[in-house]
Amino acid sequence: MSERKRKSGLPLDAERIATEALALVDEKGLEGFSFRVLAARLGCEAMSIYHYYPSKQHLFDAMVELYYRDFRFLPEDAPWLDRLRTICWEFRAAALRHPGFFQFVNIYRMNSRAGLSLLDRTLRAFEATGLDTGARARHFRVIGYYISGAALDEALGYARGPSAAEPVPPEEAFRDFPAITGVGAYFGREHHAKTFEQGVEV
Amino acid sequence: MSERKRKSGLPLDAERIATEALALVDEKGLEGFSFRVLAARLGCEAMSIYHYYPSKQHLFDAMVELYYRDFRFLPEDAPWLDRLRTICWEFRAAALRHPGFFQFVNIYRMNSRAGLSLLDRTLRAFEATGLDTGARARHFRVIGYYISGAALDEALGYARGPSAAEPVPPEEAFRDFPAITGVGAYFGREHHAKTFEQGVEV
DNA sequence: ATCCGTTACCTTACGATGTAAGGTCGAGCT
DNA sequence: AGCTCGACCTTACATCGTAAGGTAACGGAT
Repeated sequence: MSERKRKSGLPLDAERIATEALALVDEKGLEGFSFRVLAARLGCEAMSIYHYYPSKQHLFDAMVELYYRDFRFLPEDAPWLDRLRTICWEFRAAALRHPGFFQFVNIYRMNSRAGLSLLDRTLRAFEATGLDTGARARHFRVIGYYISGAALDEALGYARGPSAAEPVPPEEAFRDFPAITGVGAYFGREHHAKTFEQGVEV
Repeated sequence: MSERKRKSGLPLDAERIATEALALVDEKGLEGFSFRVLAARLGCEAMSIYHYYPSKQHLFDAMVELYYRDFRFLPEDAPWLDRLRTICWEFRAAALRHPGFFQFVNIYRMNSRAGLSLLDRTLRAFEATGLDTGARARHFRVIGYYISGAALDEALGYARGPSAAEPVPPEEAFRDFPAITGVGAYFGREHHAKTFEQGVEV
């Protein structure tokens, strides 16, 4: 209640700001994000955001929390293999939901509450394997690396990362690097590759 | 020949600029990089760089080329497994040589000459496995994802990526996420994990 | 009914960034 | 001697995150 002297639109609140920020990154990419264009989209001034988040870092923290919030997991009593598989697919799904932001999340160190909670849940699934601690840690990292690399590639397939300013022209590539053009038809196949990797960690 | 009106130091040239730029990123990270501080290090003004590179993108392209340039490979007649192993280790070594820049390279689409050449070489090693094209493509991606994820983690273990503005305090983490603290002693072990993954792709 | 502190938002301003536009100085040819 | 041109510099601008501080409207106390 109360329309102070807002310029337009809905009143602000922390959740709406973070949601809209995430949407902005999804649409325009990380480069396209700024407090001023976010403010424009919110119908306020850039500095108003500082009332809810003391810095860009804090806002990004909230976005990370949002990002992880809609992960869906199997109950703790499900078989560990299914739990792990679900986590992998959720990881991938989230990356594809927010391809631009994944670029950030993937670099972001997981010491936020939501991140730690995901790690903890994953490690608990590993505990159910009966492996010893060292082996669990190694397997955990191996599949973590794999899904992070895979998701990064897939996410950037949509929201393209930086490319060479002057890419090699296709006919030159064809001539000089014949082995590459041979495997040109390898899209969507990484689904297989993924399930497949799952078999590995037994 | 010729000391025009340079402010100080050696004369400029494209290679020196790119080398120094890479060194700067290694020392200060991607965030710490800018044309002005690079110029200071080179003993010139920021705009002088534009005489050699028309934009930051172009400079970064040259840095990528430098980055890939000192990969060392086994001869083409070595056993394919050894060749692949070498490529993986070189990939990792380069990431650790330039942890800050790897953050960029890993996102960068490989359509530069040096990048394509690495891809081509890797795929040729895969051709020697005798697998069919589809399987080669899948295995190629699987190990690509793995080494990219692993290298990213290891590189960022040194040059820390962005972290939460307000990290969860350790004692709270210990209380809420017990499974995490259990695997706390899992450093340097990824060497094992890597060689190990190598066994997988057979 | 009036004052008053607090909340929610805005204005202005600063130093940093990438880079467009154009200036200047010296080496080398004619 | 004069001209051209390469190599480097100066100035300027829009955009970025954000520090500092203003202002208007509300709820509660008097």
